[in-house]
Amino acid sequence: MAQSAEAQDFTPRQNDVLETALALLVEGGERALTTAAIARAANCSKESLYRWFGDRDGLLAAVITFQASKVRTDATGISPLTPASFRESLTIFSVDLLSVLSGPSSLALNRLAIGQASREGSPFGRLMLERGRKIIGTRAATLLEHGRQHRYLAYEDTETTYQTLYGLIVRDVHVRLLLGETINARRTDLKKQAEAAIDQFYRLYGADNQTVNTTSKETG
Amino acid sequence: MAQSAEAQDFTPRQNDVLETALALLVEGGERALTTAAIARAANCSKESLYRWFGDRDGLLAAVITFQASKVRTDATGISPLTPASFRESLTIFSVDLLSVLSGPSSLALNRLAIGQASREGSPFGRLMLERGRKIIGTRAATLLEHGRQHRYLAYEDTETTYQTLYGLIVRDVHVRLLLGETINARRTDLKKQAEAAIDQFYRLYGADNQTVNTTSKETG
DNA sequence: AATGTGCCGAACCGTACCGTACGGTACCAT
DNA sequence: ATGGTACCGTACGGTACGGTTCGGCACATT
Repeated sequence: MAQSAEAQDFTPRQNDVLETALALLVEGGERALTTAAIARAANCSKESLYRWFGDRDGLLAAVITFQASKVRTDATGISPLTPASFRESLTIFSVDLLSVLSGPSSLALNRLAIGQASREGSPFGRLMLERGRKIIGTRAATLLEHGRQHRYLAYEDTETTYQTLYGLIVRDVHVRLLLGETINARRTDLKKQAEAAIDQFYRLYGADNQTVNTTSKETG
Repeated sequence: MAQSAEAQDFTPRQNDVLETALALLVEGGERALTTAAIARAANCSKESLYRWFGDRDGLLAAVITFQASKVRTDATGISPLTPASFRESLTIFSVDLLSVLSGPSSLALNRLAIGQASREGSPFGRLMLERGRKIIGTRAATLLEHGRQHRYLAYEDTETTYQTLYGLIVRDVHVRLLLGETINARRTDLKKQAEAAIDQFYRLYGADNQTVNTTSKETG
């Protein structure tokens, strides 16, 4: 690992290269992501690759941050006028979450990071958690806290509540996809699944429940 | 991939070799799992490795089935006399599930399978799903159906209910562990987390709930 | 015109690893 | 004793890949 990718702003030419590399990774997995293959596919020289990214690991890290910067938190605008619209926001969030996690880019990058996670000081896993999970987690947190402020939800700890929401939505689908299972996820099914999850979530954390949500905080 | 590992009964000597290989994989990841390293660590020759397992992939598959055969479903005996004992069984199952998933062997093998999952016809992911998830899923299914028979639980589809239970227990912990995050999972915390998950599960599927659990079946 | 810079294409080097082959050894059966 | 079998240790061929170097081209600066 040569250079920290803090700068994260690349030249257009470098962005093209990263895009090509990502496509290569999505198509053929890590085995296909050789420096020679990237240079060939991107019509650039290996020398330039090493000049720009210093290292193969640096290139991989750049690909990760590049993809993360593309995802961002689209549709952050919450229109929390009514309880129904807030619930709709939660549903939209669920669908977005499932869509992102089941997307080919996300799967390819997660597979890459997980496959490398056993390497002693491998930064890819931390990068994925930092740039991937944190972003969408933050979006969810603001959404949840918003719901609590407006008395739509009743809970104590935001992080714990978000983890429950995540579990209800994702279940073991992510790992199964990572392991290569192909799931026929038509858009309608995705929506149905999301609504079912939100329904269960409301039964646990909806403000109109008689029981208070005093689940003990976790130390994980 | 040479030979299907259907036989799954290896000679003691071969079991020793597989044990050594697994230890090697756990310690150093896939990079460390070279045929030469296995032969060196297990005091056998590479020729024997190829005679026994046919191929490097065959060896890896053998390691997977070997580890899966070690896990099995310990403590399958359910003593479902009272509602309390049934709930205790669910808690035990939760703790077992979290323990297995966070164990170093499970993490190493899942990382291996996920890292290879992009290879076109890679059988490791399917193997993991077949030998890993199915086994513990079956145990959970019998447990759940047992609870429904005794009117402790009320639900429609066993698979869907199990997936919800799984989500409540595991959340995103598995993926975070796979990505390399170190979580301080003391035994007491594990128990607390499990009990919290079961508590939530009962609020969704407990038979004493007023609402009926008619969540639409999923097509995933 | 001369010089410098950035890049491409290609060749090259060192290394790591899979798979195989070969010599040597211990054990067993005939 | 003789032959067969299974195994170990090692060495080798072939290949793939990371990283470096070199020649050449286009373009900008002076």
